[in-house]
Amino acid sequence: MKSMRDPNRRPTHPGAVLREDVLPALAMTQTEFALRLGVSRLTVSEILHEKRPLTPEMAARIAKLLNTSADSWLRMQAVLDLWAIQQDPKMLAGIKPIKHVEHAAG
Amino acid sequence: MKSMRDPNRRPTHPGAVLREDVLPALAMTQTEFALRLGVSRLTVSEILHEKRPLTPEMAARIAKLLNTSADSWLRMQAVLDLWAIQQDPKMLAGIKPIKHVEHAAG
DNA sequence: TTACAATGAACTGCATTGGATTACAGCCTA
DNA sequence: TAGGCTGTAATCCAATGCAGTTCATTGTAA
Repeated sequence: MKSMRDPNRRPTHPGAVLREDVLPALAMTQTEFALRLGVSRLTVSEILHEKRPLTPEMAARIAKLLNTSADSWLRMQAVLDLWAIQQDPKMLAGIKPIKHVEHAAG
Repeated sequence: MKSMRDPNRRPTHPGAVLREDVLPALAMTQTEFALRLGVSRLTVSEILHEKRPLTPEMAARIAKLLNTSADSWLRMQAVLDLWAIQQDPKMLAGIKPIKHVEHAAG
């Protein structure tokens, strides 16, 4: 069956896509990638190693450089952010869902 | 025709939805909303007044309280973030798009 | 082998930011 | 009038995203 990934697995970090797919396909070094993006080499390196989130600004930079949708990059990060929050049981404990919400976005 | 909004218009802040739709529908005060979310009254107030972004954590809190999708709240904020970046012409200037990118997450 | 480019890692410094507290003033409404 | 709700401002704090630098390692080409 399709899409049978472990539902509790850590979602893919956008940096992984850059590291494994994009940069190899471009045959471009991290250093040059950083130069073209107008950010420091450190910034690129840490994103590729998934030590930093991909911020909206970085998503916009990457999108412009690669002619891709900033939204698709940002969405990957958002999924990861939400996953991270769900991993902390204490975080949302103490919030009791309200019964029957009339409509309300979602 | 449908969907003819000004394409350059500032996207809706998620706080606006809370302010105009959700809280009125719940007939709930900001103070009580803050209490139920486990955050300070100031945090709620500033989000409602669109002075703060709706963070992933807040999206998760709201989603749990209201039985809605955290993703839908977060997406509103993401759209706004990207729009804000596009408003600054200096930001992405200096990034020259690369020709013909083979595939690469678009 | 040597020389150099690319990389990973650590440290520093800095500006921003999300949030909590506290305080105060202006409303409404019971 | 008193009390609850709200807007706003002032601090304070911890976290964070990024730049700059340095150093050790690795890979590769001369």
